[in-house]
Amino acid sequence: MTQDSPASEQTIRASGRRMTMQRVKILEALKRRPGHSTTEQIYAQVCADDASAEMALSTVYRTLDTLTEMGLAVSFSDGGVTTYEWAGDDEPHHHLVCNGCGTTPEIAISALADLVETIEQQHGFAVDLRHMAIRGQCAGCREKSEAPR
Amino acid sequence: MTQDSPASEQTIRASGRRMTMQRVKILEALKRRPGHSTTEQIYAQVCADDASAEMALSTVYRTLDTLTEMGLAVSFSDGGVTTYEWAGDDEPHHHLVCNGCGTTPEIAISALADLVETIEQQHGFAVDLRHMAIRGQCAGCREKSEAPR
DNA sequence: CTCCGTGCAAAGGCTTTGCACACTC
DNA sequence: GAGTGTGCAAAGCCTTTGCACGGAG
Repeated sequence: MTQDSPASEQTIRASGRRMTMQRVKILEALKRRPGHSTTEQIYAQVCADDASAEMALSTVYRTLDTLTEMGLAVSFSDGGVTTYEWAGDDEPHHHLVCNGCGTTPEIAISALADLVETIEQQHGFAVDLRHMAIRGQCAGCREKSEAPR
Repeated sequence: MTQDSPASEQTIRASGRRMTMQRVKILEALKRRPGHSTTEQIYAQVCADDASAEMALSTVYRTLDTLTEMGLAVSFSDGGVTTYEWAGDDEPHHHLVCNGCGTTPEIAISALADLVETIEQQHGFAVDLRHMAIRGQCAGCREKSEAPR
């Protein structure tokens, strides 16, 4: 694998799209960020990575949308704001999203395998694990909220 | 259980809030609708239930938010639009949300029990099943989309 | 050279909020 | 009677879109 042409770029070119400087930078930023990121966070990350990077926020919106369409990113909708996450390499991984502190610990795909299979058999429904976020409360927040407000 | 004072009303009163005609009607509409409903759909349902019901859309927003806070409803964020679902009675049930046609077939809670337990044991994470929506493709849409665009 | 992608800025849709009045308790 | 909830309407926020220019192929 060539360092200057990661798989993601190949994928983009293969789809008939063009590799622009903006897309390269957004891809880098997306890969760099752990967990979910809002469009604006990615935009900020791009600026942080390269202060001389002139980019419009709308470009980030469009690019993220494109990447999601191509499966290189996955999107989530959390309370009116859409977040994205890199999904180009390795297996899809899933997050537990804590309603309290917002942390997103990962869980192994194996934990979900049974569920997916069951659903597929019983309903003929093909689960898209990439879009799966499981909400709840992490260990830390559980302790704190023994006494809910 | 009194017909005129369902548990949901008791809950509302118990929290120190007032039972207004608007809340009653929104509750009814919410209970009546299957699956997820947008704020506007619930608003429309209220109007349908009682044509003489004067109500502002903002009231529906506020009420739905309140009900969610109290656990009588659960909310989902699907692509910029928030949807709600009644969650006051019976066990929490979960939906498969088809990315294709938008249908939301239910799945039995038992299918998730193992997953929940596993996550709890491995991560100390308390899964909130009420907020769980599993996305993917239903049987019908799978057939149609054998050839993705 | 051709055409896609970008920047800029305005429009758009959903949701929230301030204020005065009505209604619940 | 006291205070919450509502209606109305405007403001707010995130996101999308139109247009002309610039860069990729």
